[in-house]
Amino acid sequence: MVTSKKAPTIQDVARHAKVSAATVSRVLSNPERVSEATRERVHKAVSDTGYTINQAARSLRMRAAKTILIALPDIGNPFYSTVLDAVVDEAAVRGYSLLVANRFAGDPSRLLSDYFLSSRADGLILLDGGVDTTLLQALATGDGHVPMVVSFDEAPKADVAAVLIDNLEAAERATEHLVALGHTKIGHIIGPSRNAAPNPRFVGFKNVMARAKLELRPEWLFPGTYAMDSGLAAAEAFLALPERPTAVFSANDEMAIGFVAALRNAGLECPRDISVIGFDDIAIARHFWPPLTTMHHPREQIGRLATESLIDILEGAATPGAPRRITLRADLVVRGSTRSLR
Amino acid sequence: MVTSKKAPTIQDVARHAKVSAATVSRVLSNPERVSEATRERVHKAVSDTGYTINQAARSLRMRAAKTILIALPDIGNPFYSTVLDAVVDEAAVRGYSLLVANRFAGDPSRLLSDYFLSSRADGLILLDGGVDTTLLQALATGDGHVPMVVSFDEAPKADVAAVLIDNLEAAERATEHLVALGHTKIGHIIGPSRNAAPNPRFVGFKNVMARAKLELRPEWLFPGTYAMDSGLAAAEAFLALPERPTAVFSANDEMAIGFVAALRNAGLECPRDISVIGFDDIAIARHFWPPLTTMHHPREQIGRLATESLIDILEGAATPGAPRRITLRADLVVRGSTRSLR
DNA sequence: AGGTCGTGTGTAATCGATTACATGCATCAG
DNA sequence: CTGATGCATGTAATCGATTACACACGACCT
Repeated sequence: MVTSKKAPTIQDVARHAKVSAATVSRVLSNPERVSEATRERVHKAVSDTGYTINQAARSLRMRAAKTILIALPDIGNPFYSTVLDAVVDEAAVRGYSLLVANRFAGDPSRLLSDYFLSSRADGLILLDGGVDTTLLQALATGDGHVPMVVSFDEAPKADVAAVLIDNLEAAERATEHLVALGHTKIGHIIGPSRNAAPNPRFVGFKNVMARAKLELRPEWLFPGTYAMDSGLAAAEAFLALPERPTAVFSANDEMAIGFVAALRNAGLECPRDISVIGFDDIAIARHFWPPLTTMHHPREQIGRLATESLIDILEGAATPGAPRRITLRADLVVRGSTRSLR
Repeated sequence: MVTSKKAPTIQDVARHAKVSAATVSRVLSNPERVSEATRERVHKAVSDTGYTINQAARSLRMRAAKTILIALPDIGNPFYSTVLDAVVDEAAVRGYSLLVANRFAGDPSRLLSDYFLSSRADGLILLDGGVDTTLLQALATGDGHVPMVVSFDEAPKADVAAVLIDNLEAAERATEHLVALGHTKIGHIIGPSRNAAPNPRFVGFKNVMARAKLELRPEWLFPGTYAMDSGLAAAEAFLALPERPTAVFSANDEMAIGFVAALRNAGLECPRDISVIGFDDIAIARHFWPPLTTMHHPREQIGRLATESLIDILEGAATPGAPRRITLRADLVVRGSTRSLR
């Protein structure tokens, strides 16, 4: 075992200031209940001893760890790590520590026992859309009653606080951008669907195609997983086509990038031969060649608002009743991968 | 406040199994000290009640939180988030939770008081090379005695356990690759230097240039910060050159990518007009156009080994005496951004 | 003078798990 | 039959912070 000099306790401070531990505690949490003179003596004792509160003891007594847990499907994915960045920041500002759980793959009950029943964390930010809706519901309102805020693509039906973008509507605007450029032959790389619901970005795409009375050919629809590889696969299918679309809306940037890169290998230039719009505006999108036109996903803001909402819930500052749902706007960012046909 | 049904305690289990709390505790941590029959009854009681240990209470009593802290300069950076990914994984396997601190910018004393004196975390994985060496030394061996493992580019002089690659040696091999391809006019995009020491990748570059008796022109050395933007800046300086190198070694991939992208905008093609080798092998490197030749930084392995080492130290399994230092090899990955001059 | 009230502080119980020590009981040697 | 030995289990102290309650003391009123 590693030895370390024992950290000073509240008792040490009390002795130093010649008061009781209770008074020290009060100075630290209810200063107004202590006389000016004592307060000063205690503060001096605190800095003299270098006292830092023992969180384990505090958690035990208060039944609150001042810690939140973020559960994500894949930290290594820049998309999630940007959200995480904002969450860490905001949590620190509010005095909370942040625990991270990764790839717990649809086993929310392990989260419950590992983190909440064992009172390691007070609340949960859930970024994994792969969690079954009924499990989610149970986690949020069942026995454990885990306070939580979710954020992922498929709007959950569950009765839970959420911070989201309107994927369907944003996908409509992405598609409209292509239509506005004069494209009539438009394909789509479809994102995966969760919980048996159709991918909302796909739905948005179909809506606009229908409204614009454009033909929606089945062979122009490429199934994908959001991974870059499905972009490559889509490119292969695309190249084999007898008649090709002039534009493609990819359900995310990774697939768009894979798609464009694979086409370039085959001699097709973007945007000369094909316009491509992505979705999410990941960091590389701007530095890719050509710079990718895409829908900006406000990840940073999502992380920040999710954290704020969760802590508001934890501290009772949230309005009771229906859980709050915040919907953010994803803005179109026109760069170099789409061009007008006119 | 949020109300939630109280989690069962060890007392509840004890009552259920008709034994004392001490026995339940023993079944859970020293099963061999309890008779077969009682052990079974307790196990049944545990699953009947759905008991989960209260970590706050355990931490208080044991003076150990079963939690490690990882401090990084920038979670959003894919480089770090890949390490983080491995760390989360490995920590979970060993039964540890993971706290994350981001951008604490050279204020290690705040880490000490916020996480260690307050006994929120038992050990530290430090990925931020920006920490002053003497502060680091103090943190590792001073009053608080924070058990830790570091990993960052500049080999710390501090007497601390570390998991690293040999940056200098790897930079030599990167440069040798360009030399072997027949390049004689070679430039370098220099990484930032920390703690007044020259960047080791720069040193490696200079070593090989000297050994190969190649001219090292000052105007072919471009200062950078590791951010993509410095690649753009380097490209501008490059384009203004009266005589240009035929190959460039960039101290990391981000700058290499920015460099290549900016050159392409100016009509220069890589590798036709210039060969570029990066360093780190970040995820995009393989999907960039052209696919980037680079040195593979074994981030995943670093995260895994750093976590293992730390937990070994925490659990007393580490060999006492000098802190262990593990040096990994960074392999050359030849892709499409470098070509032979012959 | 006696009582009421308010302010400031201390005492002690509490949160839940661990563990040194005590105890009870069975076994076995002499 | 007695006492030593060892195993299984219980009792109670402990970790450090919080807080209900008690108490002491002074101010003020009638």
